Amino acid sequence: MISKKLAGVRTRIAPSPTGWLHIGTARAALFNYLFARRHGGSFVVRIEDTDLERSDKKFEADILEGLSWLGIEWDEGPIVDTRNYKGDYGPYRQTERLDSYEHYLNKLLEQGRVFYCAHTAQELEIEHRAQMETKQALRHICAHRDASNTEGIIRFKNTASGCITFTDCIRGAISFNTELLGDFSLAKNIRAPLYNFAVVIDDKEMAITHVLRGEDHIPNTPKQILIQDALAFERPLYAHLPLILGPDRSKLSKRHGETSLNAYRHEGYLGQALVNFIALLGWNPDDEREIFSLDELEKEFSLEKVQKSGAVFNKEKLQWLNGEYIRRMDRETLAANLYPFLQESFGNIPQDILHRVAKIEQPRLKTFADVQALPFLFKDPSYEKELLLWKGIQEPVEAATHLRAIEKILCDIKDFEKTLMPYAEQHGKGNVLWPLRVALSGQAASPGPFEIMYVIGKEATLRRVRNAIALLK
RNA sequence: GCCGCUAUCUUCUAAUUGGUUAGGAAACCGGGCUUUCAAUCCGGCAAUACGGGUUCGAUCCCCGUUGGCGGCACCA
Repeated sequence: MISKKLAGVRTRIAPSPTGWLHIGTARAALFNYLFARRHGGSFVVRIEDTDLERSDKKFEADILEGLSWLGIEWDEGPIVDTRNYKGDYGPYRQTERLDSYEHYLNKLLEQGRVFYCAHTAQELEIEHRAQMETKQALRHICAHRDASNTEGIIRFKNTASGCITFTDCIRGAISFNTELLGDFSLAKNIRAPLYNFAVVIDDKEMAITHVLRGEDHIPNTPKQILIQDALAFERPLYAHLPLILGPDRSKLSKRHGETSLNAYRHEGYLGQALVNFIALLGWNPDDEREIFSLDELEKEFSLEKVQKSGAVFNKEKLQWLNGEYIRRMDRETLAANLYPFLQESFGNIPQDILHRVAKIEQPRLKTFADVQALPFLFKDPSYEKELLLWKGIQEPVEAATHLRAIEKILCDIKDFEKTLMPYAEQHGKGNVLWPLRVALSGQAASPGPFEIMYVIGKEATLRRVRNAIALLK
């Protein structure tokens, strides 16, 4: 089942398929992947689908596709026949590992380290409220911990006292008073593990050496350590990553807008640009470079340069970065990426037109979807007559005169700029070129007239110029 | 409420083991180039949360305060 074994570092990403791949999960995956690669180790994906109610295969597919799109590949897992993601392996799934959890749960039961708690939700609620009122830590120290119930949920018999300290690779020593944890839950039943328990078993059996995860997991760590100690498991190294925040500095969530990674793909962002951007959210190189390929990141990533505090997701900077990537693309690739967006808005377009659009728009685009805002490249525009007048104060007669001159001298597109410019310089470039550009685009801001003509051709140009002349009458 | 993490421009961040005019990037503003919008080039704005220490000297080390965030499920 495990097909490739590499020595040394082993990391993992453990998403639960209860929602679309979140930006934060993607970044945690990236950091785990980079760390493993940097040290010649392995990176695995484990789908934490123990919550049967909320888990959904469509979310699992979205997560795997999203990781592949970013170029993040995992090094091992079950071999699969059909798959909708790159790579040779499927992910591990917790629902396929229930025997393991049962095994260790039984072991703990025999040792008397865990017990069945028969308290009802209502009883727990009352206890909770009483603790609130008396300003106590919220925890459940179960009266059933020494009873021999065989019903109810399985809890850890937390008899530890004093502090547990672990060394976080990013933050240093972190201590917790174990008594404040209470008898925390491990499983709904012998074959239905809960998060904290399943994680410990899986990380052990998958031989995970470094757990890099969001800092929202810091409070889970002492519980997991307690379980590890009870089972005599070796403790992995922990590194808690800073959270990605929304503009209000709270954990990035739906109410801040789009948090799903694949939404960015559909908005016309490049996987490489996203990787570059999220890598820089909480990590930085030694120097002032901003542009990094995945390969470069693999060589340079280090936990020492990871930030301690959260980072606001800054969409403007992502757009800038995406624009930089677009500017560096070869024309062929850009055209291929543009096509689906153009097709969606304007239907099928010929290859030569596609390439011309790519050529003129390359310096301007921030995302591929930006081409959808250029309808005049595909159909004659309509606009207010006044827009044709240079600076709004040009006489309609003058604009019309220049457009008629243009109509007369209009020739092959490739010679047209050379032919027209002497005339434009003679009469004032704005006086001539502004009405022309508006006649072609119908917009106050657009690519230049020669660029538009390069795409729409001589015939459409002539037609639009004549339309403008008619409008000015 | 309890526990924990955290603190440099609006945002992402840099500043060898304490000595810098506190640097870069995005955004924003101004200018060059330009028919417009971009792209590009040049310039500008803008920060060490507060209070104590330690020190000849603290962004940096220590303590406290305040703020921000996270966790406290039969979710993960």
